[in-house]
Amino acid sequence: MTVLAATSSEPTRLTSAQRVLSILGVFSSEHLALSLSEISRRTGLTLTTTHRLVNELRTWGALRRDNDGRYTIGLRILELGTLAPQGLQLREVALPFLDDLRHATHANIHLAVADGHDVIYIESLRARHGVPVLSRLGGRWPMHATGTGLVLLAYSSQEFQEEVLRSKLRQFTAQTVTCPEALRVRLAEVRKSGVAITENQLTQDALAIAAPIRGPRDAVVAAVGVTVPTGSASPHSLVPALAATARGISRALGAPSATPVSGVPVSSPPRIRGLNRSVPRQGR
Amino acid sequence: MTVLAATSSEPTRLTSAQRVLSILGVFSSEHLALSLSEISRRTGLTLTTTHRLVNELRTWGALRRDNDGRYTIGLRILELGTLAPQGLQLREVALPFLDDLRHATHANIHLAVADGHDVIYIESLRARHGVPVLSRLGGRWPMHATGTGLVLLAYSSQEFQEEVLRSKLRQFTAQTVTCPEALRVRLAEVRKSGVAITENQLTQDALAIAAPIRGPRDAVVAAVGVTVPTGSASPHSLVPALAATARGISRALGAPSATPVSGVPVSSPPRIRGLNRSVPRQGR
DNA sequence: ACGGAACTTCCGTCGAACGGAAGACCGTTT
DNA sequence: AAACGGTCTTCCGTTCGACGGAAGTTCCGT
Repeated sequence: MTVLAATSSEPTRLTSAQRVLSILGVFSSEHLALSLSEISRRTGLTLTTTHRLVNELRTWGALRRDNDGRYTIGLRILELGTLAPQGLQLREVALPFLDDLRHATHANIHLAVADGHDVIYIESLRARHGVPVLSRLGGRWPMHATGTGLVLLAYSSQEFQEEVLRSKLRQFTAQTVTCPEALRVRLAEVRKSGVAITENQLTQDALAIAAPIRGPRDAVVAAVGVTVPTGSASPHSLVPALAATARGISRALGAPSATPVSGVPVSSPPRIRGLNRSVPRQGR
Repeated sequence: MTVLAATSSEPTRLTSAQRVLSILGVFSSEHLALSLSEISRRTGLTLTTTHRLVNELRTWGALRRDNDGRYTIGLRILELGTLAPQGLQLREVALPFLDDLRHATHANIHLAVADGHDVIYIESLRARHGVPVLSRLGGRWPMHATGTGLVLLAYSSQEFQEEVLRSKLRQFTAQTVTCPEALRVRLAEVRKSGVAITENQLTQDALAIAAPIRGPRDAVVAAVGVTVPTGSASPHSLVPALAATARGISRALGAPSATPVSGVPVSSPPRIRGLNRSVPRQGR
């Protein structure tokens, strides 16, 4: 009744859709299982509302109740996620190539696409006895600190590049490059050489090499990267294999620049929804 | 206000959370990209409501607007889905074993877990020149019609088995076994032999062999399966390799029955949230 | 036995979600 | 050209369901 004192930070008016999404949003790789009251606290929703929404999510299959009473993400969400067009569909095409690359290099392999200012790994193969790395399938990391991210950024629009460079760039290690000017230079190098070679950007003692993957209209749609321990014997020797893999995947996607001049593709060029850029239909 | 005529099928009162989820629910492997009005029609929501909710979902990253104006599932959902504990975490452990199996058998390999009356494939590796199969990562198929599903069902509780057998069992091919009594016999065979061997159940000309994977408390948490064309040379020769793979993954998960009697595990048994069954805390 | 914490249920109030209607913007047809 | 069917977008008044407080229940630890 009385005026709410300014004790709380913000009034935070939320729509009911946002409430639902905020519940899903509190789950992360550090918080795989949460109790009801933990969800309530972390979302800022009242316990009653949390209780009701969580149950609706559980009924639908978005959440699952663990045996110890805590909630986790349900398989229905995993199922849904595989429908993302730039995601596991692309993965399907690329997987054989990535497997070859892993056997040839004994390195950790990543396939990444852009989402916002980040990359998301849509595949992550770790070498049998390779160094453990942070990158998991589904992992999200800032573009400026990853090899694959630098590649994707280098081939983005000028405006987008500046938007990213203007944002706050997190420093992960002492060597992480966060200076916009230095990054512009690096991006130019990537465009010139066609590969990104970065060291100790996201984690110490890791060297990453990445190359662009092109789609049907030669647009860069993904990036493939290998990660090896810093100081590995001749990391530059990995570049040819990586470039061949990127080219192979691009060709399988129907990229003109990777297709033999004969013109006729060997197999039917797979149509992947969302990778085939076309002109928007309606204006505004 | 005048009484609504009985023109429409049901009144279908939905909560706002259900409305949000119903929008996500209309996406499927057959409908990867939908226009606003398609979503509206398929959910039964008014265009206005659909418009508002779809935009909230897009802002959050659950949906993505395609270049042709249609909507697809966004990478944020893929990211979320990887947090499902029985999902890609288990996959991480199993992947090296599955890769070995693929190279040894040149067959299509699946890793499946139970969800409702279905199995969901949390990994699907196709042999380099193997027969194309329906199973995609994230794919969902009824238990009674898949090899991995039969295994998971065979090791489920008696009540759950009966619940599934009582439900409507879809017939996929002329040979699909849908008779409850015949299925009970098959389930008993699976429990006795430890493997399921099925033929032409989901698709014609496919033979599937599957075996259970056990977790920390020896509970069956997943199943691994291989699929080969019907009439392949000696499918039974695949059983030992499959059993070894299942046992290897079980051991890596810390299953007592797959761990050497010495007792001390070689490496730290990975704790995967949701696989470690424990007694529920609160009642009701 | 007591106190605290987490979870669940009930219920009256209120405001946000809802849908109708109208406008903007296509592409196609006559 | 004009009319039409389709899709998408914006606006706004009304209503009903989402919301949160409060009380009840169960389970811990002390």
